[in-house]
Amino acid sequence: MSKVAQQNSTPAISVIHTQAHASGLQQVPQLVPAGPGGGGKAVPPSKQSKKSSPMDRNSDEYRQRRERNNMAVKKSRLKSKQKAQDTLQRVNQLKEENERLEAKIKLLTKELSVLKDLFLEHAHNLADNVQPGGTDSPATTPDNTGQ
Amino acid sequence: MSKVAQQNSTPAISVIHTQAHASGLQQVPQLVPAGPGGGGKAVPPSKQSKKSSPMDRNSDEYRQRRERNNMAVKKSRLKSKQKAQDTLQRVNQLKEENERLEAKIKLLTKELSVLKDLFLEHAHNLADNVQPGGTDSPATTPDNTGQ
DNA sequence: TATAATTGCGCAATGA
DNA sequence: CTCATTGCGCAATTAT
Repeated sequence: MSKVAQQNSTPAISVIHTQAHASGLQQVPQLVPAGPGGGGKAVPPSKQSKKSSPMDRNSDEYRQRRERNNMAVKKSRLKSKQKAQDTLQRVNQLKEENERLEAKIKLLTKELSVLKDLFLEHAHNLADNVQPGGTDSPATTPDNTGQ
Repeated sequence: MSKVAQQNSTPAISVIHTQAHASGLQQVPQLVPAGPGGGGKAVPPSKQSKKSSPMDRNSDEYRQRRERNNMAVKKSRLKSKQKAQDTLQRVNQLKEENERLEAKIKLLTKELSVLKDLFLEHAHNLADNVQPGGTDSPATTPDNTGQ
């Protein structure tokens, strides 16, 4: 449980990896040695291009992509949490409905029981007052003892 | 899903985050300077104590704590995922049971219906065999045994 | 006080 | 290529 009272890193982000770190350990990855365009030829639709380079962390491109990804991540995680919460809610909903259904079953069962009893009573009355050659079917006792 | 074979973590401390993490850079509130409170005098059990040093990332203590925390984080997340999965499973379970219950209700309802019909039939038979005028229920043959 | 558990966040690899 | 997911580590906070 946590109400979370974080008010720390708000704008910080930008300051974070602006470039070097206080620690001075900002080991900047070696830059691209010869670069792909060594000869000035850009290989348009093929491999062997921007990959294999450490890519400058200072690059504007880089920062931009990072920021975008960060947004995406945030979004995704939010969505994820939402979904989880929904699922949880669904559980409660189902539990409720479950109880409702069970109550209904109980009711129906009782009703059935009553009717059956009435039936039996009637059958007995008939048997007692009516002579053989009766009319209807007295032994219609559909029993249900399943599930 | 990703099988990703990251180069870090698992194996005990490697060359990875010896200092400047090639990857997980993070800002370091490297402040050590002037003590916080202008005075330096404060309540006994209060500020001004530990967090004064940047804490060497090289420190053995540091690395050890990091590793422990990483384990804890991993564990916690695993647990979290497990819980989520369980919840999802629960939903399915509940859904199944719900269907089962609904089926039962349907059955009971039908049974009830049948019994009621039988009752009605019976009532009609009685009505046919008895002189007209005897509507259904309320007609409890008023009569006059007296005269 | 120390330690473990959570949580927000950014990074990078990978999936779509 | 861009966006979405996901595993992972860091650090701050909270719970034990």
